[in-house]
Amino acid sequence: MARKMGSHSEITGPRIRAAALKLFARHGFAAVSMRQIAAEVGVQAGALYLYTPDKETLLFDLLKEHMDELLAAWRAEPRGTAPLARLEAFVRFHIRHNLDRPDAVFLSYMELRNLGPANFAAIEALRRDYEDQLEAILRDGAIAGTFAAPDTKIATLAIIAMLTGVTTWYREGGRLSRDRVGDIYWDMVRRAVCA
Amino acid sequence: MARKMGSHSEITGPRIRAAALKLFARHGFAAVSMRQIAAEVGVQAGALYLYTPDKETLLFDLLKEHMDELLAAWRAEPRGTAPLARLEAFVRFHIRHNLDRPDAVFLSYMELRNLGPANFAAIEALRRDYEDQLEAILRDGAIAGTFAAPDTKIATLAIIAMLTGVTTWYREGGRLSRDRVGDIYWDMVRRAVCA
DNA sequence: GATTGTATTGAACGGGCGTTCAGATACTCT
DNA sequence: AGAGTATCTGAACGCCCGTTCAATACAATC
Repeated sequence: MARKMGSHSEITGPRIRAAALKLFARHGFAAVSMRQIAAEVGVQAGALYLYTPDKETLLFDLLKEHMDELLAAWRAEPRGTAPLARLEAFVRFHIRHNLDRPDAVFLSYMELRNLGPANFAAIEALRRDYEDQLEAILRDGAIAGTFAAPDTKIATLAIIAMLTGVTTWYREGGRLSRDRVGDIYWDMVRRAVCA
Repeated sequence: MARKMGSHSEITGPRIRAAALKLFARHGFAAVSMRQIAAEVGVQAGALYLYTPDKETLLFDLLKEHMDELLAAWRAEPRGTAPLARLEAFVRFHIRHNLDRPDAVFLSYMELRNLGPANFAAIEALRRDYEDQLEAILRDGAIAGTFAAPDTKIATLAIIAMLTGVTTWYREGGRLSRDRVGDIYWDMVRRAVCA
């Protein structure tokens, strides 16, 4: 469609975000300098400011992009209508999606504290949105009698914490395939909440 | 016993560690300066170096102290011999102990990356030790037929991730008491792994 | 080849960093 | 009172920080 939408290169921008994502995830936001990011891209530090107004906004954009992508991908995910099928879809989706983006996952629950209040609230709202997706499944299942978790809200947080933990230990080419990991976690989640 | 064991105040040292713990947990290791820590204690920056050789060692000491305390407390915890009773004791212990030290918990899985290789390995070994405690319970229970988790190692990591997550949302004086939270998590864990 | 407009450099700004240390201070014991 | 020691200050060191901006290189159009 529009060929020339904005100023600035449409190649360098993404490269800066990719470099920042990698470095922030590895060393932490505060420990990474703009000069390091620029060096990773192969550019001088001043050039970064053609693509971002400041360092915090660079972080915010990464987090926002990650959350938007997460929510959009979940909305596009095929799933059934029964609570049990929807829960299985959620568990497998969360693991698969997060294993594809370990750096972004790491960042988004590690570096929220480096955001100003407004930016923080924006990301927090998206996170809440995502949690609500799971909570709705658990609530529907509780009403239908499929699930018997003692507390829907806590089950939501417990399941997400458990699933997100996969990114901290999973290594490509290790003992288990992604699908097998999905099977194992789905087994545990199903038994934890089913009536 | 020994009244004069080392040089330096036995009051200021702990105050420095407490201030560092609080600030590191709130803002991140790299974002906190030695001058900020000193100001929190009510002292000039140079005085900190009577108590720590450098900033990284200050972080390491906090993490090491936390892990040692965790392992010692678990070893001192009363528990039964049957796998089910031991698992219940572990779940309730982990939640209770971590809720008492949210800053240290936050630090110890957030700031490992700021340690040099040797210090990193030392903390990692302690963490492994702790995970092994839970894994042994699950293994014994699997052998005895009490548990039916599809993969003991993964169940270990999943349970710890789930339990540790409590510290990210629990607020004192909120909807649920600590004991109630323990009940709810124990219910989910038991159902997730029991045959 | 000159013109134009964007992309980038490279130096500079003020400031904060971790760390050191000579000297001031406060405490304890005789 | 005076000596001796434990504790801390305050200034300094060299270095790196995020950010700005005039000057420049470059690519495309006339």
